[in-house]
Amino acid sequence: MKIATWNINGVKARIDNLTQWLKDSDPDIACLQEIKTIDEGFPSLEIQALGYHVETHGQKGFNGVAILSKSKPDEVNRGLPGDPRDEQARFLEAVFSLPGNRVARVCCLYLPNGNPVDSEKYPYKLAWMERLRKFATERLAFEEILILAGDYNVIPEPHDCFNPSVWQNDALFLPQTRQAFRKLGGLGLTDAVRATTDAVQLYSFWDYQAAAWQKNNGIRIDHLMLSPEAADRMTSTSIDKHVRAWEKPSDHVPVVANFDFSA
DNA sequence: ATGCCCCCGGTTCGGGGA
Repeated sequence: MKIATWNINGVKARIDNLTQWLKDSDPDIACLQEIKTIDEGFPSLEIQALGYHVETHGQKGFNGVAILSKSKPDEVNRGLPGDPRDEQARFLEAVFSLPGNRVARVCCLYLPNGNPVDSEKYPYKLAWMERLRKFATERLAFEEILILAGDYNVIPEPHDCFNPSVWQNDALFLPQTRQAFRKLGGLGLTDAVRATTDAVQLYSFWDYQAAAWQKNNGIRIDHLMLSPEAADRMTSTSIDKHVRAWEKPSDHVPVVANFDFSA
């Protein structure tokens, strides 16, 4: 089973790229972030025509997440628990049946950017990460196949960016940000890509500005975090870097993990 | 030190992104 995460940066502007990638890459489950539309505006027909079920948690203009899947989930939950006043659409959970009375629980998340650091946005990011830690703790207790996939807006380590010095005071790389990410690892979650390769200059985002793509000035901020039950069955990962060179690309590319969930 | 570039809503600019 192939599970991917991709910050699409506007699904309506990116529908041709998305359908082409779905045809090429053929994921079983795709977690999308920054769909930037209300649920009613999501181009579901084009996606359903390719054989995918569509679940969305959108809002007007920005944020918004979606899960595309070849099988219909048994259960879907919208929003990250822990703050009823939080109206930003950044989290979607779907539970899929597997043979042998087992499930795969997949969460699609768009973690807040947090810049500028001296604004209310950084405390919101850290509070969101703490809510995610609590959520993960509760879900890990189920001892299920659990995959937390999305745009984490976290550069975990210096080698996850082209030039660490420029990120030193950025919300994506501050010590507190990285510490909060490490806490997820401490719970027993595995970073799928980093568990399968030591490669350097492995990125999932290149800024549109200053010819970042051409210079390979990227960062690795899109992650699939796996419970032990999922990590034990992971067979490989890949990053679909080539889509960044397509016309009208997202600034992020799909990050993919493959699993053998046979009994 | 700042902007580079892109999407959205809805109009020719501001909010937001990273």
